[in-house]
Amino acid sequence: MDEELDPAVERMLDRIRASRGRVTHVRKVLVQALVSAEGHETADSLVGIVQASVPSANRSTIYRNLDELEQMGLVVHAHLGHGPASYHLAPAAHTHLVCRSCRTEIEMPREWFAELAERAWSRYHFRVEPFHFAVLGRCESCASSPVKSDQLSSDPSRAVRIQGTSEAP
Amino acid sequence: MDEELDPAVERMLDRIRASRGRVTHVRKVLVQALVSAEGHETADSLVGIVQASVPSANRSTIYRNLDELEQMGLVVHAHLGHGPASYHLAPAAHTHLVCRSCRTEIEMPREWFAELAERAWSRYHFRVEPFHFAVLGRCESCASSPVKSDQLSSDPSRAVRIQGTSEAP
DNA sequence: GTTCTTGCAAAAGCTTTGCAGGAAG
DNA sequence: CTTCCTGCAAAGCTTTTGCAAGAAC
Repeated sequence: MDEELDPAVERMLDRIRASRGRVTHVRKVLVQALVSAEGHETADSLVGIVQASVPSANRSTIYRNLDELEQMGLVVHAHLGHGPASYHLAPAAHTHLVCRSCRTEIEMPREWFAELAERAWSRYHFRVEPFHFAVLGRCESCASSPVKSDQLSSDPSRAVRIQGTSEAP
Repeated sequence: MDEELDPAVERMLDRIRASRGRVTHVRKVLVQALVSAEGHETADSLVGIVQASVPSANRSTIYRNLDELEQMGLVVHAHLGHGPASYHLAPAAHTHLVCRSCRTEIEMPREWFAELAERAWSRYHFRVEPFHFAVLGRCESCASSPVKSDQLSSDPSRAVRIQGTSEAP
């Protein structure tokens, strides 16, 4: 995994260079990992992925790089529960509905926040950016069953992901 | 602060007794603290408040009690940023708009979530419970200024609180 | 007396920081 | 050669846990 030349990766590396950042080995692999990540990786899973290519890579380096990528606007992190944060590419930013019991994640169309955002703007001149936190609740199957305690603190890898379709009736 | 007999406190103590819980000294003081809390206390600030009356009270006891009160549905916690969680009485549950730069908190009318909740229900049969996480964004003054890094991880006591009025045009 | 709570101490989980050596440009 | 990045080690902060002594009923 070195000369893959994924165009999305190249674009991000260019943005790094444009910010006077250096294109290091770790950074290349991390960016590649973010680009090819299907879902929402935690810092920890990214450490694992990067270390598969660069065994010496250190957790703190990953955290520092994620911070920088986020400050450059390339990456965004979100809190989907009580556990670690999830990182994904900024262009893929979307809001999540997360079930408090079974931790199913549903990607919600961003338009659904439009009305709320409009009101927040007209009443408070507050610009809503609804990507950082999930919207919690209960999914169909868990809503009917008796209230169990929240599962949000446990292993993120157990989460089920549901892809949201775009707007519809 | 012992025989204040605040009726709201009495009601909560009754609910504790109803759940076969014991009304201990620490619990009484904690419940009183939650009832008379103006804003959104963190576990840490609650420890401080309780220790003012019961100096020997331990952090872990406060955490355990907050957990129990939450499981009984009397208390709710919310994540308003990267720092510690905020606790408040369940009846006062409301959604927060939190500015990413200056951490101003705005209490948002719960009705504003109605449309989104309705859509989540009809599309996914997902029951939205929008109290757990804040809705992030930028307040008027910070929206205009150049993007500074997020302040959400710093001292919660610096937060400014704005009381939301109920629904309006 | 029995069961539930507490204090204490320790640890867990996620993330951040200081520093000196090493790589990128 | 200068500046930025990295690994290492340590600590930070919030929260959780095990256990034996103590309080509530």
